[in-house]
Amino acid sequence: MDGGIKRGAVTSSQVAEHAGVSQSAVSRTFTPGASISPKTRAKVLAAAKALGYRPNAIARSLITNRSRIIAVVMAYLENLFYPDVLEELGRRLAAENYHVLLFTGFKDRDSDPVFDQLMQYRVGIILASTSLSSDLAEECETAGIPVVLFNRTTEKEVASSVTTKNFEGGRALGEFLIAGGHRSFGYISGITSSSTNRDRLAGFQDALARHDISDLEIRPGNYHRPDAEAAARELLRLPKRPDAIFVANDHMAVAVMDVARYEFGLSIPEDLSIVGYDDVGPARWPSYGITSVTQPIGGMVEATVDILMDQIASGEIEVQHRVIAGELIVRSSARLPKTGIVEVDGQRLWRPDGGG
Amino acid sequence: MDGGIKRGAVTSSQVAEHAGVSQSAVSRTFTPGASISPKTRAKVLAAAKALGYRPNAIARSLITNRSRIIAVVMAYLENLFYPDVLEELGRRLAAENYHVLLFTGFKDRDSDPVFDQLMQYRVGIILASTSLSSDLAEECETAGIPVVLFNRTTEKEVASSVTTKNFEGGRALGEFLIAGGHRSFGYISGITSSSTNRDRLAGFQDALARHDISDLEIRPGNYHRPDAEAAARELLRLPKRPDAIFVANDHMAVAVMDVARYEFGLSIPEDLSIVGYDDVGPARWPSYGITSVTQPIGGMVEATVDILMDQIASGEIEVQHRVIAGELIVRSSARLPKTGIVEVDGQRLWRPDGGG
DNA sequence: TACAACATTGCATACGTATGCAAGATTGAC
DNA sequence: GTCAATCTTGCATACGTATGCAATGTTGTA
Repeated sequence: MDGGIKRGAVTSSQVAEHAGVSQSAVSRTFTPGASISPKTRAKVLAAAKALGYRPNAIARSLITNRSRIIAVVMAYLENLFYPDVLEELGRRLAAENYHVLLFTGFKDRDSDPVFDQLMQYRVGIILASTSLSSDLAEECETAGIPVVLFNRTTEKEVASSVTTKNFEGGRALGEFLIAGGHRSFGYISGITSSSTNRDRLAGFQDALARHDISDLEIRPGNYHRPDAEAAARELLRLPKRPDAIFVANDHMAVAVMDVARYEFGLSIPEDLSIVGYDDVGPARWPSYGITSVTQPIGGMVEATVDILMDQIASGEIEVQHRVIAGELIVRSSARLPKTGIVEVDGQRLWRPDGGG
Repeated sequence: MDGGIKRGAVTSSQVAEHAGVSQSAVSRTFTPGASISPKTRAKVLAAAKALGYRPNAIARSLITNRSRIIAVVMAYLENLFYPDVLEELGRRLAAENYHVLLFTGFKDRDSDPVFDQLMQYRVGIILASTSLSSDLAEECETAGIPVVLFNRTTEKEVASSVTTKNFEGGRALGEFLIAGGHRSFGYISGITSSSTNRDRLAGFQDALARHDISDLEIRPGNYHRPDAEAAARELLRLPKRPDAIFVANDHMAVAVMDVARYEFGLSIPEDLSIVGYDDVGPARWPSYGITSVTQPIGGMVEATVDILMDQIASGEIEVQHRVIAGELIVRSSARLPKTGIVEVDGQRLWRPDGGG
């Protein structure tokens, strides 16, 4: 009825029978480096093809105790930075023969409920834009599950992390705006408890402090477009409106520019300078052209996968914190300083140390 | 040394021993609906908590022959439509206790190489923005693996699909532009072999034909921003420049607007009308305000999950094609017709049949 | 109290693969 | 041709869970 092909999964035993060899031979045929003669191998491959056999990844995972799956918890997918990260992660992990099990929709902090699900797969975990309660981290450690925080970090030596130099980035943006002649500032924050937000703001404030500037109005944007719009309205309605705003990421900066232009009729950068963070797609579109600090996705993802593969290979979980350097990319959303701008590979960068 | 907790996975047998019951009892404790007394259940739960036990999803999959994993193959993640889809898919599948194994980076047609990997997981498959060669489809069928094409379809009755009324949408956009007084048109295509592109264009051409208009210049955009920019330049450089352009999706339409404004100094919609498709995030931003036909993500994802759950539950693979209706949302990127625009829930829609 | 009906439990086995071990086959050197 | 060294192969077992079956324990009824 089925042409001899059984409905459902074809097993290695069926292939073995069809090829006249043992199940072991089939297994070895599909295990790189295993001891198998070319002749047997050919017979097995022929039978496998005839029956439409593919090794069952689930069964293999059970016996090898390696699922070749990495769980990725990721929020803020509406921020193009993260889809980009996801694509790069997929590519890099695929190269190592790993695959991505995606958990999404859990913003900073809320990720605990997925954890039960996660842990059931006995896999490496990447947490992007999400933090980790310390008891969960501890549980991962005792279970021997590698965890990497992506674009977040923790003070406690509880999980590895990959971030960029957010403090330095925030400070550079501060120096850039000050060099551009600005003296009154606004900051639209991300989720205030996130390490990236804290560090960017701290760096920014450090720059202001170095120049004895205290004029900084802070409003919450929560990495959320509507919140950022509301924050922008508040700032722009102030009697003493700031003339430069640092928005904690480009995703929100785009919204802030729209509010400034279309609700307040402001020209950018003539009436108002805006700088962001991430150097994400829309920041590069001519409608926005946001001056922004890059978070190099390639390098960040490479470091992340590095750490995971390390820990999986060694079986030891050694906490690492990798910090990647970014660049301040100069575009048209903020007034230009007179010095310090250099052109590299067709991009304008702010390198004040090189220029005075 | 480890406080009695063995490094690595805690198994149900260990919990059983610790609780003084059989391994079966542990299994039943974690199997909803299984026969287990409250007393035993409590003992097991206590032991499980003490040891940090979680059922091993891999082993469970092996025995139940249900991995509770759905493979999602998705390309074009830089087009915000797809991250939105992904998030909704994650949510809806999580509600059914399924999880997403993501394969990305394989554009239309190129998905074949991942297929070997896919099939090893014995799972349901969702192919978004990707087609399926018919021999692969056949293989899925004999293996009893449900497949749903998302936002693509095939003529052959080879796999289920979920799409929107692309033909009608394309026609509506044509009628809209014609009603707005336009007579010469450009079309910037997606991947020309994709069913969505074909249907949208066919609908658009149908509208033009009904009004005896043949003035249509077509250029390839391939759902790719740089290609769309190049296509826009070609169209706008034509001696007889079209005064309305239908771009096959919003992701490209944004790029086309940028080219028109910033490279050609055109005002939109005064000098040029642009319409798109998908009603994706940036289309709603004030900088763009693209008149566009919606692809309702909620409904599309619901239908997709529906089909999958159906096929998984019944064990029978019955090919279904679900087609969801969209709306033409009127914004500011194209000249307005005198009639046919209605306001519903604060959105302006084009409903010509209701208005004349 | 006695017995039927039912709920709970443990035993044993199965899922599909990988792998240590020993036996058999092959190769190479002399 | 002989023997040692190496390569192949099959057998048996293990991975961690779910579940049919039979054997208990429990409850309710007369």
